[in-house]
Amino acid sequence: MPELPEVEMVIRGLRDDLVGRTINGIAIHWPREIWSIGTDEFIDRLIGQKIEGLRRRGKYIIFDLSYDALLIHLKMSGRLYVAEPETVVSDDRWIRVTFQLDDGRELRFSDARKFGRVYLAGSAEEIVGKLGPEPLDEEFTPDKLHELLNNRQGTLKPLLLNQAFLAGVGNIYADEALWRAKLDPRRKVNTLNPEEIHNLHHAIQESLLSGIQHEGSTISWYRKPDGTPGGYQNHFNVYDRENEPCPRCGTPITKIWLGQRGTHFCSNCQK
DNA sequence: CGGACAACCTGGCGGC
DNA sequence: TGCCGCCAGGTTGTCC
Repeated sequence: MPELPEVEMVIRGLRDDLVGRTINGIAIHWPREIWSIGTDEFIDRLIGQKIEGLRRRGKYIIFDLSYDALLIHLKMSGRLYVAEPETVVSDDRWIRVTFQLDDGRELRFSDARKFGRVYLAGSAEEIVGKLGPEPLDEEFTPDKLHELLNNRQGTLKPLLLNQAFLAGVGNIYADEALWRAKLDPRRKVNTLNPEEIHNLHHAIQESLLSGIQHEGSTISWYRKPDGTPGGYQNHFNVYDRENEPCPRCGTPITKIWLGQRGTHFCSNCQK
C-alpha cells in the first residue's frame, strides 16, 4: 500500500499529535510485528521516552526518541492513528500494537495483513542505513541518477523498486514515473541515453510530488491518520488502468508481469 | 550481480 | 448465497 507519498502523508498527519509526547505504556497484540529486539526489551526501553521528532526515510516512519529511534514500516496494510482510549473505529479490528501517550490518548498501529514491522534501535541508521537516496532531496540530481545507473545492469522497473537503489518508489509510482518518462518498463538500464535519464529523473520527482499533492493513493488499505482516503488514485495515468485509454495517445493500457509485479504501461508511447 | 520464487498474511472481489 | 481462486501500494531469504 504505502509508498513515499502515502508515508509522507502519514507523518504529516501525526506530527502535531505526537511530537513532544512521552510514551507511557505499550500493548503488543501481535508480537511478530516487533523486529530488531525482543518484546520485553522493546517495552522496557520504550516506556518513558519522549518523541522528539517524526520523520520519513524511504517508506519508513522514524520516531526520534529521547535515547533511541522507533521505526515503523507499514508494508501493505498498515495504518497509524491517534485516538482517545474509549473511542472505537473500524480499523481497530486489526490493531497489532498500541502506544499509550502522556496526554491520555493512544497511537494505534493497525495492520490487517500482519506484514508491518516495528523496530527499536539506538540509531535509525541501523535500520535504514542501506537505503538508496531520497528521490525528493536536493542531492538527488539528474547527474546523481546517471551516476547510480552507470554501475548497473538489469531491467529498469525492477531497479526502481529496489530500495537500496532509490528509496520510496513502489509499484504505483514506478509505473506512473515510467509513463511520464515515456520509457518501457522492460528496458535494460544500460541502454538509457542521457536525455532519457534526465526525463526519468524529472518523471520520478513529478510522480511523487503529484502523489503528495493529492494526498496519496487509496486503492484499498491506505488512509490518512484522520481516516480519510487520499485522492491520487483518481489521477493515475496507467496504474490499475488495464485496457483503458492512455491519456497521451489513446492506446489501451497494457498489463504485464515484470519481476513478479503487475506492470502497467502504454505500448505505443513508452519506448 | 541478477532473476525466479517462496514466504510472510488477510481481505475483497469476480466468477461460477 | 456460497465457495474458490486470484489479486493486492512490500520486503527478505534462498537457490541457480
